[in-house]
Amino acid sequence: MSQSEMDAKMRILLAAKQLFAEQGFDGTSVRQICEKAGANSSLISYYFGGKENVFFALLDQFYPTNKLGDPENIEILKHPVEGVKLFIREVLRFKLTDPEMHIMIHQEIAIRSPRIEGLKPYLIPYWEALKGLLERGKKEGIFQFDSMDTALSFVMGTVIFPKSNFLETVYEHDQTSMEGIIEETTRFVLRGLGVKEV
Amino acid sequence: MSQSEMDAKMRILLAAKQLFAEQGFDGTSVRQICEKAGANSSLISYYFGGKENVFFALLDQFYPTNKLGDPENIEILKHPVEGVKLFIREVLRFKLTDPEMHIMIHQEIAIRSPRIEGLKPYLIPYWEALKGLLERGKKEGIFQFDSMDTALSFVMGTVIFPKSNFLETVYEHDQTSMEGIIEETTRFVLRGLGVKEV
DNA sequence: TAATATAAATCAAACGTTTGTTTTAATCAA
DNA sequence: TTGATTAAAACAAACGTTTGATTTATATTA
Repeated sequence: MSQSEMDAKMRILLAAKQLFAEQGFDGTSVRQICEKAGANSSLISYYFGGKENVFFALLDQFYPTNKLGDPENIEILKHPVEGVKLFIREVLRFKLTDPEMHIMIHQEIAIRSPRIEGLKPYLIPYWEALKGLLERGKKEGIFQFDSMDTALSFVMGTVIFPKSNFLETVYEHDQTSMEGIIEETTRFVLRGLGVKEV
Repeated sequence: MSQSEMDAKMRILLAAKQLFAEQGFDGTSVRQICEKAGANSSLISYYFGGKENVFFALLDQFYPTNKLGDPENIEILKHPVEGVKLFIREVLRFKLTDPEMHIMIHQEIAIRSPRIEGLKPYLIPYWEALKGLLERGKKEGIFQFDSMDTALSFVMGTVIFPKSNFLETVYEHDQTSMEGIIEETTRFVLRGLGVKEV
């Protein structure tokens, strides 16, 4: 199914996803989206009820279901090391399989956009899960850190910091497989938290 | 010296810094800036030659001089561990003493703004320095990692990920001193890179 | 099946508002 | 009075959105 065969609604969503990631929400105009989608600019209001709702429609469509909340993972989340491993895997899988969505969300957080309120229900479960794991791990003596604040920032920063185009000036990206990145990042984080023999 | 006594030029700069950090460059209008600065909206063109140049004037005014390039630090940068310590200290000091500037710059990177080109001269020296330190440390067997890509993202993500308002929903920030944050972050990073006895 | 009726999708054009910028007018100190 | 500074008004361009007409697709009826 080529893009021209898709219905306009989906074409708009895909175009918006790409442009939001490339230029930010505020930096992207309705007309730009619709030009790329090959659709009339009125269709954004027609289908979604406005530009802002395109953003939330993207969340609906493309944000992954929170595996960390799955009943089958309840046990894993009781073990700090295994839990953190799962956490990193899930976040990185999302970031690497749909980088546009990840970048778009990262932007919204960065610019402290008014859309963050609508974003919270999607994100907070992950933060809560991570916070719980760090607390437990610290209490059990598995993780070593003083400030929960700094520890959370450490793990989150490591995991969600996106590959920036800006870096291409500094060096060429190497081609590491998804599994490789997940493994190495996990090692960084667990070591950083003071876990030996990682 | 109260804000009303300052000349309009500086009042505009301070207002812009605050608003850019709170709402992003695209999310902030010239009129908003001037209202907060208590100045007429034409002054932005008059003094700076346009909104975009206000951004670069902020860099001129408030971006710290790169201590890593100081002659007195040349020796330190030859020692990976000490170099990384200095790097983290310098970046965190900037982030914690002028969070508005840090957030503003982080935003520009996040939204891949057209202003990044003008930002590069300020940022790339830091990236280059870090990359050099990681390369050296790996070669000397002090740091353990496979992918330079992932390692750079790891350190940068840890260091520049800003305290997000968004987090306040999840937990209360703890009050850690600047020195405490620097120490703990350094420990996270060096451990993560495989340095023992940190 | 063919003609008709209904609904959905798409369109060009225009809406009122806000954007960044420029021009004009007034004010003020020297 | 002169020259610098500030305020006010006006500018074209771009913004997100709405409109009303038209096309396309689906369903209904004869």
